[in-house]
Amino acid sequence: MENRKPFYITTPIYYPSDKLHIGHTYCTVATDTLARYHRLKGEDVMFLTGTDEHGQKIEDKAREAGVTPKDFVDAIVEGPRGVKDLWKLMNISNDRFIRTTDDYHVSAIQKIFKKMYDNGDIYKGTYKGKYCKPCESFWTESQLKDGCCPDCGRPVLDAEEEAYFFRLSKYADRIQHLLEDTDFLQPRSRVNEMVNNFIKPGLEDLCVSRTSFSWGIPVDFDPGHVVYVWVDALSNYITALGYCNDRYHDYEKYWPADVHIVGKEIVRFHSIIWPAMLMSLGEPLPKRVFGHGWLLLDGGKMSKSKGNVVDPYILAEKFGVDALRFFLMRTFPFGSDGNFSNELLIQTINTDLANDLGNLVSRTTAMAQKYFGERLPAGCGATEGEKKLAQDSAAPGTFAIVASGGPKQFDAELIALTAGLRGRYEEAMEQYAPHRALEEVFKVIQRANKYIDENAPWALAKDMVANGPRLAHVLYNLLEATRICATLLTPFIPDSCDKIFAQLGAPEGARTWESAAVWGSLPENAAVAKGENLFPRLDMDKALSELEAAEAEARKAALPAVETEPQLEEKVDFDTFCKSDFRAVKVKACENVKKSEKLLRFTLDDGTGTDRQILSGIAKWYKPEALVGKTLMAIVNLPPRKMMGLESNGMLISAVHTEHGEEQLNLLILDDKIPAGAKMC
RNA sequence: CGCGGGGUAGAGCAGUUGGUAGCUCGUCGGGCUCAUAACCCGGAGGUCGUUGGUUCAAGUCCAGCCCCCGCAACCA
Repeated sequence: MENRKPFYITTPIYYPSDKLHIGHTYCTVATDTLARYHRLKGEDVMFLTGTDEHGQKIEDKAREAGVTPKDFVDAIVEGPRGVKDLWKLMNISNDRFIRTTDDYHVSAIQKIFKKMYDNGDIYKGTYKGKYCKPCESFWTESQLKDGCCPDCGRPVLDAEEEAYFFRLSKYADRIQHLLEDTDFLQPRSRVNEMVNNFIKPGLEDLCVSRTSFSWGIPVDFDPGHVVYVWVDALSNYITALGYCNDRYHDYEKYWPADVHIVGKEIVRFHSIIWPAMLMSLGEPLPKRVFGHGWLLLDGGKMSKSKGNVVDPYILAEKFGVDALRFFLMRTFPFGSDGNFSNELLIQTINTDLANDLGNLVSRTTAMAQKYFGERLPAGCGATEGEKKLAQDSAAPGTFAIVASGGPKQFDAELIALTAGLRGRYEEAMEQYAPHRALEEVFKVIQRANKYIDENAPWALAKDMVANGPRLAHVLYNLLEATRICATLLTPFIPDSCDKIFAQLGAPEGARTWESAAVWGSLPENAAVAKGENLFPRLDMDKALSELEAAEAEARKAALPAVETEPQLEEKVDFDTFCKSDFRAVKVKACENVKKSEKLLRFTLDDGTGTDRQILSGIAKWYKPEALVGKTLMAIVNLPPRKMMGLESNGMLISAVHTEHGEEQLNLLILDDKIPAGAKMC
């Protein structure tokens, strides 16, 4: 192997207790973009993601669903529209996927735990806390609600159980130094929170085993204890490289990780506990932990209980994977929270992708084809002077002197700006500011659109003899600027960039990181081909309402298939029950009640010889003509009641239940051989 | 005085190390017609939450106050 620089990047491993939402997608897309960026630069990238599958919550959820924990997580991870499907859909380029239930990981964790035990950093002690007997749960002081169990509200008892502890306190000083005096944790604003909240009050030893549930990795030398999920989960970053196992053999090559990308809520585990564990194991620390922000909805948190989680599947299928990837990376500053909304998504797609980028590609390739056919004429490419200008402009911090006035100035401005793009882009990407990198790219795209106006190619085309060479050069410059932008957009929207390259006729060599800094890399005889619209413009109102409909549909599908009302606790005595007079009745006539949406008016034969009229609110489910002649069941001794001015004498009996949140009703239709008036008992 | 984040044009947001306040949408006016009714130019609109301080100079640093939002052991 040649010695390319290794680059190891990870996402958190996600907790598959529910389907993943847009927030997980945001994190993974960001990590994927960074991974692709480093690959573009020619580095030897290892990109890891996966799932964290143990713990009480999953055990509980599986029990509720009536399946084993393993079956439960299998369905969410490997099943249709599960975690792996989602990453495939989103075009995630992870090199490896770890599940903490994988055998190699399980045995590696047992070895890691033993190692820390043997070196004295894990010891057996007692866990003191508040215990709620009915819930079988331990709580800390701070978790209690009014001194009682936060789950059931009942009083709690002081209790203790045997447990293993990790000597976190031993590493407090080293970790404080790591956080405060190095750039280990980013963005910097997260450092204060960690130090003030957790280190300054004093780091306590961490309880790293549980006996209250069993869905975890057993402590092999002390059955009954399972390893605390965070010890299990954090170690994934090294077990997936082969640490303490024989499944993989890249630990030497890729560890320490270049960066762990994590959500801000788990920064604590990655910036305190994880370094401490590695110190205990005597292994090098990751170079960096980056805690990104959250996607908020209506200014608040996204959560299952609020019922406002955003489903990435719907968005990707409706607008395209690249559009969604782009939106996530372009709109939100990576380190801080951002407000997600469908309007913003559609607006971003229209403004940046359709109007600016898509339109630039479209108008450029259309003109090239219209005025010159497939290929631009020879001699249209970059001049020596322009190449020199580009080189000068690419050097950071320098400003090339450009000619003033006239076509030469238009060219020079476009070339200078574009040639310096890679440097500005790289600087932003290295600072984990993909949103700023994209901003730079779009400045060039906008400049290119302006360049078209300045040169008015359609005017030049009116006299091809006089202006042909100039026109060709203008179009070449546009193709070249677009090529460089597309190259740098590859990590963000890979599929779309391939399409752009195809339209520009850019060969492999003109799609590389190196070529993005060299003006004139596109061969002047490249085969230009106008293709279909890359990003169709969306009609805001139409797209919004379609999206809302799709989301409503999905919510409905997520509701339980069949629901029935719970049975009544209260008992009815037999005599009271016997007073209800149920009879078989035959429908002689049935019609809609005027001005009523719900009511049907039934004329019934109840066996007495006198017609009985009953009104029933079931028009939503039945057409009146379909019921004539049917034998139904009715209670006939209810007191008469007027509805819409008509008297109803009794009630028809139906079966009701709920399907996908929608009420369903079925009349009890009896065998026609039952005579009218037969008593039900 | 638990911790952290935020308060910047009508709306939504950018603003690295202090040095003429930017972007998208909306709005008003103009240009162009190659292109996805798109593109280009220009205008209006902000005492950058509030008070005080440091400085030649503060949205940017410091202190106090007001309002909003998260977190407080496992939801990116």
